[in-house]
Amino acid sequence: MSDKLVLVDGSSYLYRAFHAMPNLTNSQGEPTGAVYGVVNMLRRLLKEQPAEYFAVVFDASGPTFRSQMYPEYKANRPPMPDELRVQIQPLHDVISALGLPLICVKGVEADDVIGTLTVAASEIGIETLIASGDKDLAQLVGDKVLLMDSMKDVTYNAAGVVNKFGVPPERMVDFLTLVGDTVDNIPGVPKVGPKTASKWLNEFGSLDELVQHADDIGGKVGENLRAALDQLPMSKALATIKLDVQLDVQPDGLQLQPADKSRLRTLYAGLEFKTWLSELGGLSGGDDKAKSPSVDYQVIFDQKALNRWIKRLQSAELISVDTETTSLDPMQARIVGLSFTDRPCEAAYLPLGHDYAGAPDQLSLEDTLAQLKPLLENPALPKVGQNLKYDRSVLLNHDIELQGIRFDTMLESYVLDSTGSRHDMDTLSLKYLGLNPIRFEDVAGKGKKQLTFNLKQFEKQHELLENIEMPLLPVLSRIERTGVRVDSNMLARQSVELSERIDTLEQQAFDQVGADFNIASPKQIQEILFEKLQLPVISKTPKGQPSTSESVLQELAEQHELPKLILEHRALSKLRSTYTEKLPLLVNPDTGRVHTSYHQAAVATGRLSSTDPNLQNIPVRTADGRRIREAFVPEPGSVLLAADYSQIELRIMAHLSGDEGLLGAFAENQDIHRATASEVFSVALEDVDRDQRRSAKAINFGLIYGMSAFGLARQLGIDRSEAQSYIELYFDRYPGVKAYMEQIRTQAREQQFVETVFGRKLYLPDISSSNHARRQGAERAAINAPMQGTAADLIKLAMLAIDSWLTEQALKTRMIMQVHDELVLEVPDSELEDVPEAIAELMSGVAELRVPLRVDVGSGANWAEAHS
DNA sequence: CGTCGGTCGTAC
DNA sequence: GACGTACGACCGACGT
Repeated sequence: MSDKLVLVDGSSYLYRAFHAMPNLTNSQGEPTGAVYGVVNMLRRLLKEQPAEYFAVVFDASGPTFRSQMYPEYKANRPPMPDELRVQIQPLHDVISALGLPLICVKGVEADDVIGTLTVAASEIGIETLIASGDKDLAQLVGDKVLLMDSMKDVTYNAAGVVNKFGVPPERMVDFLTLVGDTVDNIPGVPKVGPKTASKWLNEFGSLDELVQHADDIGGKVGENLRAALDQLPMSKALATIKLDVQLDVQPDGLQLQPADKSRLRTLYAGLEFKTWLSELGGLSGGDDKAKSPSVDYQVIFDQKALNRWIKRLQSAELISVDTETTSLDPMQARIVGLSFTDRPCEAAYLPLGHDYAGAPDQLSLEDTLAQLKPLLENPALPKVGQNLKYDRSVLLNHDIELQGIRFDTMLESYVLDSTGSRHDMDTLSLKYLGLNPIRFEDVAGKGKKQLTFNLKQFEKQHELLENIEMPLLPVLSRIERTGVRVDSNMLARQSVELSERIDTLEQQAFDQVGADFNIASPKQIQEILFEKLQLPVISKTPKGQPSTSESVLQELAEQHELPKLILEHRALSKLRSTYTEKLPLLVNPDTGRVHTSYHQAAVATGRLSSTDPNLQNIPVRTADGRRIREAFVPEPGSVLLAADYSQIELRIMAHLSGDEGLLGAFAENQDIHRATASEVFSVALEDVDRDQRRSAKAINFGLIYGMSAFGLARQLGIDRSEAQSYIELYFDRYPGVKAYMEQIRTQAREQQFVETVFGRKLYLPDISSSNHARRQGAERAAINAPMQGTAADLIKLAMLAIDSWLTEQALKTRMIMQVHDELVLEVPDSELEDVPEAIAELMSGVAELRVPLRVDVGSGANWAEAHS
């Protein structure tokens, strides 16, 4: 048997729940929020981490060996609030009634009990999962010990600890000793934080070695270290978790007991936890469909059970898949468990964090995954899941390519209503099933039917899901996993150069002011510019403060040297902090490339978004900024190819409005801003001057964004009446556009939503708000969304077409980035003859609108070159 | 010492 | 207040 022990740091969770939860009380006015929070977490833990053995550990009241050793220990802590104190007993009662072993030992802390049990468990081959929000417990992590912060939903193994703290678990005590703990009043070395502590420990290997070499450390911190030498042993003793507490129970005595339902009922009734109370009723009653369906959750520990499930899944019509992993980074995550089902009320969890090499009838990760591989890779066996792009990537880390991806509940939710801020599991189950946070199977089985049923009433969304979003999922996954090569050395050189320029600018600014200040602080800048120097306030922030934004500084630069310096400083700091310094940190050590995450359900209009890193806001406007793009490079023997839709949103505006003038301009492939200028200012095309074209460009962008005369005036630095006359002139010349704008506003008001050419809906509840600003905001969104959203639909179609074509042609060319209207590909030299033209054709040909879709293609030795 | 709102700036 | 959609860095206030 591969056994597992879950140890919950009850005190840590009680404290955190107390602060995290709203101040719930029952009708007697007794506080209940902390109890609710902890019980909720325990229920989730029981579902997500099924285990043989389980215990909730609390600090006991009274002195501990630490406070005896060091009277100031935790002396800083304020006394426990009464509202929290009175919740301890009820919480203990509920935990007991749930059948969970509860441990509380006088003279030591919960950490020490957890440490002792963890060691004892490891000795008899039991793996331990510690659930706590306290970082001190990281010292216990090891081969058979994981630490989980279930509120933040992260789990640390040894590598995770290194990642988080910069030192391995066995160095955590040293780490904590150096850093100290102000909350517990453990003195560390002054001015030594996590960074310095991990640096030293990695340099010297351990605290002992560091102490030996204390004299070699220079500077103020070195002095601080030497001054602290005497008290370090004490701090270390305080930070060290005891592993030999006398306990009258052993890990294998911590079996889960059956819940005492009648006692629970009484307790829940008193606390007024109605949902859980009715759930208890439902178990004995029967016909209680609105409540959480009871699911038979089987944990697969042996080959026999695995065989049974494999056989069953092989002949299933649809199976749900979910992976439990070691990391949120899909490129790094390793599987520690899988859950699946083929029906609503039965499910399996397959723990695979266990790896007993050589043991007979044990399920090893590798072996088990090898058995599941044919099933997961069978395209004829449909799969459902939540955010399967993540699971697909995680499985690929184990050399399994998930196929037959049929439904993704996150994407279903997104096409049904993209405005929902979250499409995560808990939100979905509550919204569609009326259930509080539940396990995945409920949605995978019962919920899925409900969602697909709903879809029948929304034929367009159904098509969108089937024809665009679902097929796009593996395409995005491929792009993410391919990644982009980034030249870290080049960025490092740019950082150095930027730093020099930044330092110079900073000094010049200090000289101007006659004092040092923080140029990065808008607050300090504001004081200097508007109070000290008495420069005029140009505009205010939403909170009423004088703004120091770029446009303001731009204007002030005409009367003073300082704003100019700040502007340039800001520009360069931005480049350094956001790009040249951050991108190298995200280069994957295995691939040498950056692997962004594209979020398919993040943007209300249908666009993708990109994080870690965000590849959709890499600078291009200024020369300094563009150099960042020179660090985006292909493999040797390949080039980067950039293909972007020309004026895609204005073309869509022409299509949607049917305005003849606009359609004509695009049909003739005119420079659209020039054409607009020619119309608005009544001059011949060839007589349009720079300024006129610039104004026309601002008008065109303004139209896409639903801009007002005020906005245009501000943008162009002209007065409002003049801007108004531009807009009127525009609408005179392009009456179709005017009519469209009015029509879309009306439509939004009547239907409460707008849609793209492909039927993607954007709900606009604010369109009937009584609040002026909100309503106007919704009107602007109503104008923008069909254009932005249709553009998003088109490029998604292009990505599908290109991905299919590359596969069919068995080419080595890879798509590597999407930037809203642009696709970037990495093309081997050998494929350069045909690929560029084919890409342009594929992109232009995704749809027949009333205007041609023009695509500009370029290629080069880096992204900057490709973009020309 | 973390979290979070505010402000700013980058892209399309 | 006043131009749509994002992500993210930094500051500084706030509470632990």
